Amino acid sequence: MGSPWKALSDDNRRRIMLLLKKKEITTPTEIAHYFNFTMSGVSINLRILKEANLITEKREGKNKLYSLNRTTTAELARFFDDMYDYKLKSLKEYIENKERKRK
Amino acid sequence: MGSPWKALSDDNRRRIMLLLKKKEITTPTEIAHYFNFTMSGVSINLRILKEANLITEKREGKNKLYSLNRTTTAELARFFDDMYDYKLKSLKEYIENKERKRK
DNA sequence: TAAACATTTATATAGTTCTATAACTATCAA
DNA sequence: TTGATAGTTATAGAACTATATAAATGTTTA
Repeated sequence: MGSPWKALSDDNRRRIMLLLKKKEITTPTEIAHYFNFTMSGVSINLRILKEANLITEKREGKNKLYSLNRTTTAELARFFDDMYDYKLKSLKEYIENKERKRK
Repeated sequence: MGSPWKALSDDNRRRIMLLLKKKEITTPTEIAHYFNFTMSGVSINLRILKEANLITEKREGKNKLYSLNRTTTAELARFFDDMYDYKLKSLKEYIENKERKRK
């Protein structure tokens, strides 16, 4: 398994991640058009994201369909848990505060 | 400002971050001893973390003191907010669930 | 099976990152 | 101001990353 940190350290791959979140599911061709990337570039970046368990892939006929792996990777989650969420209460408060503002 | 993604994509820098979290505040010498890193290596990595706003630095006599910047960086937080926390309710539930288990 | 389409892999190259060693700078204490 | 201590910067080489072009693979449809 590749490092999710390395995978997310690239701007274009994070943009792909955000697009994937927005579209729920999409193909390499669509991604390439959207960002004006080459097909091979998209393919390589999707492979890196996949190897880091950040996205999942399935084939549907001629196309491949990619979508986010919503479980995140254990490694990534653990670090953030250790670093920032370790004061879970304060994060909870932050969220609640945000929800309050939203209303 | 350097990219916090690039900064955190290195294993040793994440280890330094976790040490900083544990010790609250520490010096380059202490970090170098702890991990058996060279001073120059530590110095460079601290600079990268500092430029990414992940840590803060202050001088105290001969020593420099480093500690975590608890506010995270806007860029990093925004991505996670967009990607994973965008269903804030479910994260809140996750936290609450975790708190419940802890008891 | 051949053509067309969707995607991946191979290769090459430019650029970046990491790390070690050595040289340098800053602060303190005598 | 000199020596000792703490830390940073410079330099260079090896390793890694990103990206483009071209060739190859897998799938469908005629």
